[in-house]
Amino acid sequence: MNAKVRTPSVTLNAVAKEAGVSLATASRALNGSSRTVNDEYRERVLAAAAKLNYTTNLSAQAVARGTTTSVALLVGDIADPYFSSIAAGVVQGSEEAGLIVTMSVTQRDPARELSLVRALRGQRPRVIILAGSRTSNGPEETELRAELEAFEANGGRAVFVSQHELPFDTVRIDNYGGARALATELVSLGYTRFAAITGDIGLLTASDRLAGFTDGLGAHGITINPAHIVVGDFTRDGGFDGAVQLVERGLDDVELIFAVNDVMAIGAMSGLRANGIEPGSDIAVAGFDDIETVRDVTPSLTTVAIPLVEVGQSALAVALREREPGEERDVAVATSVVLRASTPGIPAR
Amino acid sequence: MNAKVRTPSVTLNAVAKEAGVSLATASRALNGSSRTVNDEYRERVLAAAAKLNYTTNLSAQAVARGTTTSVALLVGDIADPYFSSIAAGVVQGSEEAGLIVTMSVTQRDPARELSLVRALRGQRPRVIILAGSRTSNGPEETELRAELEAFEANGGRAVFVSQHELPFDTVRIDNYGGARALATELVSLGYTRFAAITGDIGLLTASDRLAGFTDGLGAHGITINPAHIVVGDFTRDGGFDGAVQLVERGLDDVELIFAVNDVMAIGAMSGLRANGIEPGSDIAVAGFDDIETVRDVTPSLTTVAIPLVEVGQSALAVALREREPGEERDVAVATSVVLRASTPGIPAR
DNA sequence: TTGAAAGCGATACCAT
DNA sequence: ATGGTATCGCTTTCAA
Repeated sequence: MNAKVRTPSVTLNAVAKEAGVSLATASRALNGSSRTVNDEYRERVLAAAAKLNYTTNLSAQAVARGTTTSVALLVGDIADPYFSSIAAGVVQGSEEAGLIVTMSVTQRDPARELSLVRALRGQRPRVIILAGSRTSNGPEETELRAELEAFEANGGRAVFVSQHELPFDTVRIDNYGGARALATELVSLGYTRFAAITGDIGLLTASDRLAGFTDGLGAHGITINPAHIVVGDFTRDGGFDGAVQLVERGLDDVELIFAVNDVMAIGAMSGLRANGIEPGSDIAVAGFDDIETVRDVTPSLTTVAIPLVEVGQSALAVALREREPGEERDVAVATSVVLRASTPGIPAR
Repeated sequence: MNAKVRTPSVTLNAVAKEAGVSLATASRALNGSSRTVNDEYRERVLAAAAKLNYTTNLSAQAVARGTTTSVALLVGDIADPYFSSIAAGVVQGSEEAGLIVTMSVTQRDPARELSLVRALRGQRPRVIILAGSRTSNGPEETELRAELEAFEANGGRAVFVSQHELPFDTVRIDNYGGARALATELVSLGYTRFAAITGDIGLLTASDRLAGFTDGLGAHGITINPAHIVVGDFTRDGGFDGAVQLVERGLDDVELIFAVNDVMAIGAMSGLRANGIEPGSDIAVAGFDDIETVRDVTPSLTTVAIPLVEVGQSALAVALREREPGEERDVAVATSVVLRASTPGIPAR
């Protein structure tokens, strides 16, 4: 009751004493692997542990064993449904494997990502999963690589989500191919004049998607007027602002706006509405990711679906799987185009 | 390069040796508080640490210091924007305080929550934040309380978000008052006939909100026909199904549907549409939480705003603040009604 | 099988 | 200010 009475935690030693056995036996009964403990003793230990409400000190266990049970996850922004879905997958898989997940937020800043990885190494996690969208060729890239190589040399496992330029395990999301397929589908719906809202082009995710989209159009002889490509934050507001910017520049004869992710696309729809333009009827809109809410906005959003929870699960699974010599350590997750009301199509003339 | 060469991690000992100083000095230079180290030695140690790419083993540090730097966060479902926003606040505050946050998912299951708390105690975190909506009077309640009391007796801090029946620090969200205020506002807009979609009534959050809403109506002499109150999962699909169920039961003269959270309300809007009923014009809809997407659905959703990120920050802040004897350890966060297009109002007759 | 004792990697007290 | 060393809580040889 009195907060000042700070009982020290119950230790294994106390349990052993209570059970009248040695420290070693108590350890074996509680956490040891091989069942080399006499049933009677084992029960006495278990009873003592329960009585004292003992819980193993994981830090001490980690020091003694030389290995932890934690997984470090880095995301760009946990409040973003893209990342939170991936996180859900990682957490789910981890709990099944008896692992604890720690989470950090990079804010999509490569410098921050680097310093987090450095700090995280102190945790000696079994796995570090980097889901924060990374930029390519940043000045931090070399250092990050060195940091992760040191981490792996000490027995850790690093795995990237979506990124594929560094030599580590990766769960590859086919951003390029998905966007390209989307472009193809849209062309077959009759669209010929496009605009795009992209994120910081240093972000691989953004640039890959934009490249896939433009290449897909290019295959049909269609190009996007550079004035119709705007850059914004990788957020809802970035999409909103992007749409406003496009409107200001003049949408002319643009029939469809592609935003490199759903969150931006949804923001863009609101940005259009704010300017008296009705998405779906006045102009079509498409996104990427297939986050849950795209079904519930009006019009429902055409997009490229990524099984995000599965991505998180796969990332963990790859990391936990023994690495066979020469085994392919790239897991590709399939994307698929989902057409919805936001791209009704252009009637054939 | 060869993955089989598993270099053991660099230890403080190695750094001390490299720098030609004692273990103690190296420790003081790297992690000690009082600056009692000669500048020259200090620099030598720092240089050695950098050269060897040393990172403090946090587990070992925790054992030696008898205290960790971690915060354990329990959420109901990380992919739900309500929780992910709170998590964002907790992570942000933690990083500022140099703490690491570990995350677990209760799936809104009290039994799971209890077993997680038990397991989490092994981590010896400084703080356990329970944001997973809890049910009241569950059979696990007593055990949870005992577990948390033991945790606090050992120097830890437990803090609840939203829940207020157990004797621990809490960040209280005024669910009752917010819902009541919403009801009042809606009545003043002219609405008189209501329906509601609620979650499992064992969930305090759901029952408090529903109670506040009905009491708010009651103050104006309005009651909800019990047949117009349906129960569903605390999810988008739960809202969708709830709306469908209401439609099947017959919406009669109902003018407005209140869903106990935004995610459900958004699902409900889609459920109505699926039945040819247009939310906003045919029937009004209101939710609770003010998650980001409610601005972008059509019609934009009337709701009760909760500063979710701030809730997360506050939870951590309360936990970290010294506990004055007799100090009030309840932080209340204000809610506010936000009227939007989904409740256009009933024209006065 | 069981127990004694030597680590694991760091901290902090106690002399010097 | 610096270094030697006991200690933190647990695991794991090594004998018995």
